[in-house]
Amino acid sequence: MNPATIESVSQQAGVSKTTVSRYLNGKFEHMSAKTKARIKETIEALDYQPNLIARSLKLKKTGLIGVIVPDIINPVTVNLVKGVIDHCTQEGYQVVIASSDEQSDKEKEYVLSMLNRKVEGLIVNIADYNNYDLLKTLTERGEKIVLADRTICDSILDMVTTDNYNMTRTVVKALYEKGYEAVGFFSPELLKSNVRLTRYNAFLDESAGKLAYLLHNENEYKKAIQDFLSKTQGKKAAIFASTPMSLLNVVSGIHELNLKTPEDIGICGYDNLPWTKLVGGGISVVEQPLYEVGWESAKILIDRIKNGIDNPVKYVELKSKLILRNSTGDNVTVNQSWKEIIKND
Amino acid sequence: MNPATIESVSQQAGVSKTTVSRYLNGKFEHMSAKTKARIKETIEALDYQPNLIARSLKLKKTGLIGVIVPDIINPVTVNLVKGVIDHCTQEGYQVVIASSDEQSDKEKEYVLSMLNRKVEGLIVNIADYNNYDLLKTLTERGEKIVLADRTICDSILDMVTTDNYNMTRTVVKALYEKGYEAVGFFSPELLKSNVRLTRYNAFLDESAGKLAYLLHNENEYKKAIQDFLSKTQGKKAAIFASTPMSLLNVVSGIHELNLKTPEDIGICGYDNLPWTKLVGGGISVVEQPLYEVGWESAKILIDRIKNGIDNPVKYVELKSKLILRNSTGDNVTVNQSWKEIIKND
DNA sequence: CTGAAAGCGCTAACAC
DNA sequence: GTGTTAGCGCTTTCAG
Repeated sequence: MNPATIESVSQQAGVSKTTVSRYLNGKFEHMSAKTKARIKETIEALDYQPNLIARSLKLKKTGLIGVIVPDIINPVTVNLVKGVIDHCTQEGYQVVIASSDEQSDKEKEYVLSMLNRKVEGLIVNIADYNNYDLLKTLTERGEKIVLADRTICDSILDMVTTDNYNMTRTVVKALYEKGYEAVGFFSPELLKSNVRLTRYNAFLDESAGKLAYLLHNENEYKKAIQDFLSKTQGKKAAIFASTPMSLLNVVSGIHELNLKTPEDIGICGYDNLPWTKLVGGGISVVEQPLYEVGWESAKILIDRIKNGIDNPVKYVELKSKLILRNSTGDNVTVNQSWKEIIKND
Repeated sequence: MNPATIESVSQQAGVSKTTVSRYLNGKFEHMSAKTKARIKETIEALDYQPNLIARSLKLKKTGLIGVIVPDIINPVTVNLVKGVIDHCTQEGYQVVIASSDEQSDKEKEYVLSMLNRKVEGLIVNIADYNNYDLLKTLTERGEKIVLADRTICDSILDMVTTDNYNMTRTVVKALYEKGYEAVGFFSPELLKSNVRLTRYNAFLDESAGKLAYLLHNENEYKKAIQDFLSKTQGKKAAIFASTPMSLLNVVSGIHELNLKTPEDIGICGYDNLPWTKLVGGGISVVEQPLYEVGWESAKILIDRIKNGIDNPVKYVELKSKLILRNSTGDNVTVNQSWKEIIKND
């Protein structure tokens, strides 16, 4: 048996499709109590469920929002996605998701196919800059797009990210103030992302006139650490890892070189992944409010969907937390190694 | 300017909608090269993109698959979701996602609204048993639903999970064989999930006649561990943690009680989260192929969508790996603490 | 080789 | 209060 339609309901109830449609949309103002009751009964009897596709076609509104991220497994990304899903759901939107695997051609494909599917807006954590022109053009054409976390230098697209520049300066400053005489900035390929670049610039600005090194050989992290240590021989040194992967590499490297933290070297980095609390008595980290970035992106997007295109373009930076732990000497005894000092910038 | 439609393309190209539609669907058999070229040009000139909503309405096919999980942040779940997304994308489906937050009323709501949106199938990691009747009824009515990871005793729904029973027996057996004289099974609320129950039954079956305890006070994990140790005084003891949260609690508890592993107590548990490799010289764990569970669920679902409803119901168990590390004494020296022994069951 | 026309299930003027 | 009708953008029979 085919599912009930508004047509079958109207026939069964002995009214017109219009009336049923009015009932469905809660327009009871001019409806007799009797008709209302009849329709209610019939709907229940037939177990009628309105077809949202037909509705979408007519209304030119799908209630769908698209999310595209490079890597949903990434603990950073998944929090962002959760924030998006939660806000969208709360506002009555459903979420279509795709994973670009850091490939901009896939990203492009998904942007386009989601738009064909008539998502009402798009939240994208961009893989790189390759689709900048596309996203810009689409926005100019009236599509609603918000960039979450990873940004582009631009004043056309709405963007939500965190205080990467200020927080990195805060951290680097804190390291020097703690008595570290040399700081190494450990990062993968700087040019691939605005976030990395921003953090690097903050590092440069804050370490001006101090002993500072860029370590960017992500693949040979052990060697990079050794190089850094031989250059800073005798000085108290710390490494700032600009991404979670870098941080993991640094921590692994330290471990494999049989070095101890904070005695032999200080460590701090992005982000506050669960393991950073557990390893080596605790690694000091920056915690980004990624869930909130997702939530806020969705909020801005939905606002734009509802209140149109002419609102000013938004650029939002959410504040991160600096969590100081053992790896920067912020715990005195082993027993306290699970304690942490949280600084809100 | 409104987006181009098949109508505007047909007019501009001087052909009928039918012909354009044929072009779009690759039905070139009886089409003159000239017409084909004209249409191609016009489509490009107008930057025409077919409206998938209209297409879906006509075809009664949306190319959409729904996924509902209790908690997408959970590293276990997110791998499953990624597997689903990857397979669906590969097969040309798009994925709608929702998070039930372990609440069956939300779960029900999303199941229903996704079906109204005409997803062609549903993959659900169920929150609990409350929606069993609903899912069963829907399946009987012809909806395509696959249960991923968490199962229900049933022979109507397709299900994909891992070898929980066999693997738990393997682990418990291994613990006794390693010389542990008492094994504690640490789990949250057993009745909430079939997975937990299955693992518990395996534990009971394997530990028959041995010293075995159930520790289920998840909230007071320190106390639970102390109780266990006082009961097993003098015996070599190990704890098997049946979920990642339990495992974290056990590891935290051990740490807070200033106990050392494997000297004071052995530890093993689900799942292979990144931190288990890093803490305490490595925690022995079971690694479930969750990505593959998601992938396989999607495969079974899409197969059922394409090849109909009459295929036999599938129940698939994928094999887990046992990864032995320091916490069960499987590393001899500190320097090897990053090494691991992998056993495929 | 191509087109006219009907219809997917719904909504919303516009009647009455 | 309620119904008639047109139409959202597409596919597809059937006719030519």
